[in-house]
Amino acid sequence: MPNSTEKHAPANFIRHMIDEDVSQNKWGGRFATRFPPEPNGYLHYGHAKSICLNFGLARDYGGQCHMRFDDTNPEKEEQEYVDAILDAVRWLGFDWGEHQFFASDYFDRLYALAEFLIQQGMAYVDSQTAEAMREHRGTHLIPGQNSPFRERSVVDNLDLFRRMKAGEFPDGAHVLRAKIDMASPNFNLRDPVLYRIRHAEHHRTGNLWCIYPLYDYTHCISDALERITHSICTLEFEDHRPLYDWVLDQLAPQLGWHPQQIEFARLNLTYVVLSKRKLIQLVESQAVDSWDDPRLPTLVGARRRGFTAAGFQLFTDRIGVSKADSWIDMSVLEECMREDLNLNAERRIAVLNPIKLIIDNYPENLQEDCFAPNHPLKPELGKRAIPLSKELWIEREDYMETPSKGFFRLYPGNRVRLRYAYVIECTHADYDANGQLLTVHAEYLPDTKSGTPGSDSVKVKGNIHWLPVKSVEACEVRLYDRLFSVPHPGTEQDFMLDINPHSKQIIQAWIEPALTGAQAEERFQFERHGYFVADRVDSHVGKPVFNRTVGLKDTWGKTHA
RNA sequence: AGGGGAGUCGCCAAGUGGUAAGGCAUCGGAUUUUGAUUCCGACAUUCGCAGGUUCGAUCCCUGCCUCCCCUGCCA
Repeated sequence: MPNSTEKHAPANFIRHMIDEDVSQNKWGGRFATRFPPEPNGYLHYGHAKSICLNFGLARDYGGQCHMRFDDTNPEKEEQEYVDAILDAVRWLGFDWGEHQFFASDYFDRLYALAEFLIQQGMAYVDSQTAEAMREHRGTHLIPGQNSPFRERSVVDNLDLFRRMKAGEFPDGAHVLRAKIDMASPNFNLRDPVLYRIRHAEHHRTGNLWCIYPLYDYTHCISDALERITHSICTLEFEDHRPLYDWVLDQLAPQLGWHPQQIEFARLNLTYVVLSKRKLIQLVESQAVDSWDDPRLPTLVGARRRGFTAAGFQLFTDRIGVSKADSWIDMSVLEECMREDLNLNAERRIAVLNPIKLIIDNYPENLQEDCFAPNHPLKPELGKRAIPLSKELWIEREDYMETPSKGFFRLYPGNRVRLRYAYVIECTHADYDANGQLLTVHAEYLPDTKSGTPGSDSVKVKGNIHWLPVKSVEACEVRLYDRLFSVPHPGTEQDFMLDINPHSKQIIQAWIEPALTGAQAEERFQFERHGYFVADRVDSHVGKPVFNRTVGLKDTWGKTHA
């Protein structure tokens, strides 16, 4: 739940419009938005922007955001998607209370209003084929032509429309059209179709209906019925607004409510694709494992990836809302997740690419507890003991036989601190016959144990993590990276060819025992690596599987990769 | 071509007739037992271009350029 310390979202043109409305008491103190997905697919990062916007405004203006499904196309929509969408919105932290609606709940009223339009001479039944309608629609240069059925009598129209509803005609035989202006420069006003015949089973109304209303007719009326004040949608609906207003103007006596449609620029993110068509292609071609693949920019994918609701909220506030087409770099989203995770994820140790380190001057059977804080920013979260002994696992990357310029970790003759333990000095390394690194050797400095007086009398630049060979657990870790290797997939070649071949790497890692009890979806920072989450599908207490959410910022690695 | 939109720092984004907020990124520097975090400092004589109005224009006017959306019985 939001609290007063939360940073208020920055000013934007929508908030200015609302402020103006409020100052003029345009809506009589009411404030209502809605999030209106079609239940025909999974929500993605772009929807998160819309969700945070609509629910965020409702929260800040003391109103309500309705959860509404735009389910007017029976052939594409399924209950499975309804459930997944609800789940995703809830996961993002929003609560719509009792305000859950379906456009299909309004089919009766929509139908009655359509009859009213017919009676007013504002709608007619057209019996042209789809092809004929297309031909008569005209082009940018040529105005459309009236349908030969445009002047049917009200009586005939009503009769036909009722018989359409009664199921007397096959799909496509007739449609109901608004009578507006076939010569309008705005195609949406060239007598748009309001209803079509579809003998298809609807996920909620079953076979009750065989005629279904279209978006332009349904959406504005749904908004009015729910007394929405601000109907916020994306830019491509901007030239639908005259139609939105036309329908509500015709129906003003019946509805008595006319929401304001406001359009904003949809999210464009680098290194991913957000179009439904492309996401489907990625899943169906098995380029990714499933709709909740952590690499996919779906919200279910984000959740498995370990992204957080707070991170999305931060992201939404950070990128703002405007009408300018813009591209947000993926690093902005990643940084928002780091920001949240840095504050909230406990620290643990994992060695992802192990090499053995032997401390030659450390007693064979000695074992000393070293204490690692669970969160450096929150000492109240306590510490845990990690037993130090002679043989340890360290990261392969922390050793270099011949160090490159600036490298200050392990190499013969150099000293580093074993995090939370002693300073050691590297002596040499063993290699096998093929020149493969086998073991790194070092000697420890007995007076330098962390936490003991004078322990930092020996200054070192490097600080590496480690795990005792004697007490580690093996664990599957999935290293996820960006799905595409170029910022704008599909510009140079087919977007499928831009897929990053290294976007998923499965490794066996050593983890500290404290990690084996991780609960599904529990998040940690693996020190010096990044943020990881126990996979909510494959992870089990006692046998966790971790997904890398995002790496730590790495200013050295970035320039020395 | 007709209609609808948009162009302010590398990326977002406020602002508005009175002389360019903020965030992110970047670059310095400090702290640091995560090459992380944190902290401090630097960072648009300029608001797509060209004219005009004005004492004064990113904001008003005119013309131009560039980009996005629109001819589903999808949403």
